[in-house]
Amino acid sequence: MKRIFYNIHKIFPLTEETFEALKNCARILHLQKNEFFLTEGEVCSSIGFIEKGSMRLFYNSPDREACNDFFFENSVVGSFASFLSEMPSIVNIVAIENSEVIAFSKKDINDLIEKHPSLKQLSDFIIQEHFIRTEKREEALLKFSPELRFKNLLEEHPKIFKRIPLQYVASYLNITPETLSRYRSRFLV
Amino acid sequence: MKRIFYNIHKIFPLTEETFEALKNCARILHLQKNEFFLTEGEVCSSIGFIEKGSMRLFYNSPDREACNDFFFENSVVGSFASFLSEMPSIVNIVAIENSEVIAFSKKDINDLIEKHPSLKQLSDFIIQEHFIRTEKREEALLKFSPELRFKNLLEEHPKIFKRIPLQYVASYLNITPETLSRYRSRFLV
DNA sequence: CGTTCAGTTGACTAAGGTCAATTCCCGTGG
DNA sequence: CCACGGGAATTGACCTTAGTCAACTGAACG
Repeated sequence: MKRIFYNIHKIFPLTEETFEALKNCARILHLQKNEFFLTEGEVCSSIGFIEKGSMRLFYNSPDREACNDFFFENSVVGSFASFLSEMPSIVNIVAIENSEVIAFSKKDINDLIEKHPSLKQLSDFIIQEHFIRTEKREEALLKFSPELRFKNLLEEHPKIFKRIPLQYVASYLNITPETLSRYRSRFLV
Repeated sequence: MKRIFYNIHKIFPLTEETFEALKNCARILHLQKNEFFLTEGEVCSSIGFIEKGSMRLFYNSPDREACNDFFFENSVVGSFASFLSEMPSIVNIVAIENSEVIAFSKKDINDLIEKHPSLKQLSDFIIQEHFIRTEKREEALLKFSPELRFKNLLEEHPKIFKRIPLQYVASYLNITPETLSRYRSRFLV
């Protein structure tokens, strides 16, 4: 059984029938490293669950790439703004490692929720988690200095430094790779 | 008729009955300047529509106050993260001017949507707009330099500078009041 | 091997922050 | 009506931090 279904089941026990319906709508994507899940300007037509691998979300900008967020196994990826409004996305989402993503189209999601009301709970939960995530992220960017953001990340998610190319970590912290490198040599002894 | 109901009606025409139900749940708050709508640590129990006045949302921090966002007439205010999850809010929302807010409690909102399915559309719309707003805000903070954020704000919302104390504008731009003052003298001639 | 790209290091620069002094504005009370 | 007080905004001098640019190192991969 796919990890993602297992995890959904753990949080929201579903009937066998609902479960089957969900599985039948799942589209499995294998993304190579650097392959895009969502490109700026295109409408985000589906929401994905990362089964395996990692991805990053970033805003394209003439000078620098602003990497907003990382996603790992069991995360939900997509631009909710674009997905819900059906307007072109202003963000890009791209695989960092070779990844496997289970994707559900908007139409399927709507049909599923209509036919299986228990899934509404799940969808609400996902939206809620997304709000919490963005609020925390915004707080970090507004309240803390670059150096403090680095220290916090090191404290809370040290494995990110092992797994993600440092240029993307720098971009996530909204600093240059050079500055990240200096922090590392300064604080990692 | 209250402005907010008028505006809802313009976007999502509602039956007279739905309309009445909505009105009956509305709680009207008169907030004095500097009075809090939501305080950090408390659960955001209702979502408000600003009928009149202006408010700001900020993250409290030992050193500086990070003012994340402004809200004016016809805006929706509240922390969706806290409202949906029923966890303590990490943000504060406070009136800048004397304001009138039409508030709806979580329980009322849920009941209303259940009894009047046409309101689901409205609630989806509000959530969608919120996602769009936060994505744009994040983009601005990540992609643009302080100076560019200032210029963009001046271009797009010049009246904010008339209406909002500059210290809050500075905080919104994530710069110090001194720096904002220098930009102003530099660019406003 | 040699090419390439990520990461590091160093010298320098510039942007914005800090701190302190001053001015401006506005409400209050004599 | 004017004078005063207090907070907001401005201004100036100085400092700190991260950005820039360029050179170098090192690992990965053909």
